[in-house]
Amino acid sequence: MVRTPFYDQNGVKKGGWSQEEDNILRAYIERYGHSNWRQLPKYAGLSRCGKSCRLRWMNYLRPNLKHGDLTKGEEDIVIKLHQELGNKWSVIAAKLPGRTDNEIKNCWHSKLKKRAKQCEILTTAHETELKETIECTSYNRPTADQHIEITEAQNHDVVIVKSSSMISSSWSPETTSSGVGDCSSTGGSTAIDHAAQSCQNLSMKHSVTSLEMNFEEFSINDDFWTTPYVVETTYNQDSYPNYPADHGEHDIYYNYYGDENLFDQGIIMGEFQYQ
DNA sequence: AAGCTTGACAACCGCCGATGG
DNA sequence: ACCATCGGCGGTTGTCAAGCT
Repeated sequence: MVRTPFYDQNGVKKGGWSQEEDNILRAYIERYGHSNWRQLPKYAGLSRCGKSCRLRWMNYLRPNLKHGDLTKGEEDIVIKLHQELGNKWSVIAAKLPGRTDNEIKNCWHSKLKKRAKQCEILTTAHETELKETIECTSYNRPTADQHIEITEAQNHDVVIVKSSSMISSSWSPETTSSGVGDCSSTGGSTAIDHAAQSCQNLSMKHSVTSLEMNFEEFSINDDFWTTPYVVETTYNQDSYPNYPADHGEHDIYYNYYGDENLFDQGIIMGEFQYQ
């Protein structure tokens, strides 16, 4: 899968690296380091250019490199970070210990790009659906097939929103109040009323723990898309843009900012202002 | 079985910013 | 202030393997 080795007009070897060349390069760097890549091949006795040596070392020979496919968790992180950072492969690679920018870039172009696009399509579809749902609930009581459910997660200070497509059963107070704790529900109130009550309960608690999003803390076994996105109370939109993540068959999570003013101003509409 | 297409990935190339003379 | 050098980065290419027709 590597390019056939050849020598250019300057006598510099190009193409795939042999095992022997790898050994020479590795041994030299382990002994003398790589303070000057341009001079390195000359002193190491390699017919390569400095850039080629650097690339080989950084992408293949460097210690603690992981080889093989990215895990599902790593792929999810790449997609998320790419969404935020764009083609900053080196920055993304820095968040994934043992992975190189080249490897991540290759993975992106070969498969993640497609997956991200699919996710984007699904997310857009759900956003549209949710907007329609909210518009409906703003004026009327929810119909059997158009409603939202908002609950407070037991162990996370987040507002969990279920779109109508995810709730197959028809609207009922029982459905609405599940998991909301002491938030009472009445048959005569609307979804917005229920949501407001839930949010009031949340705002009274002020118990948002500092759970700053840190990708390095993500277990590779975690499914990024199914992990609730929780931000700390000192929310910084630039650093951590809120996003309505689509989870396929899973719930959609929206953030609780920890700012009661947001609730006072009507959390529901505020929460659904897509950015 | 042969030819074609697609996916995967190592490696190359050119550009850019940092640094030092 | 200018220029040369270097390292680093992102885009692209070349090649092979696997899958498909």
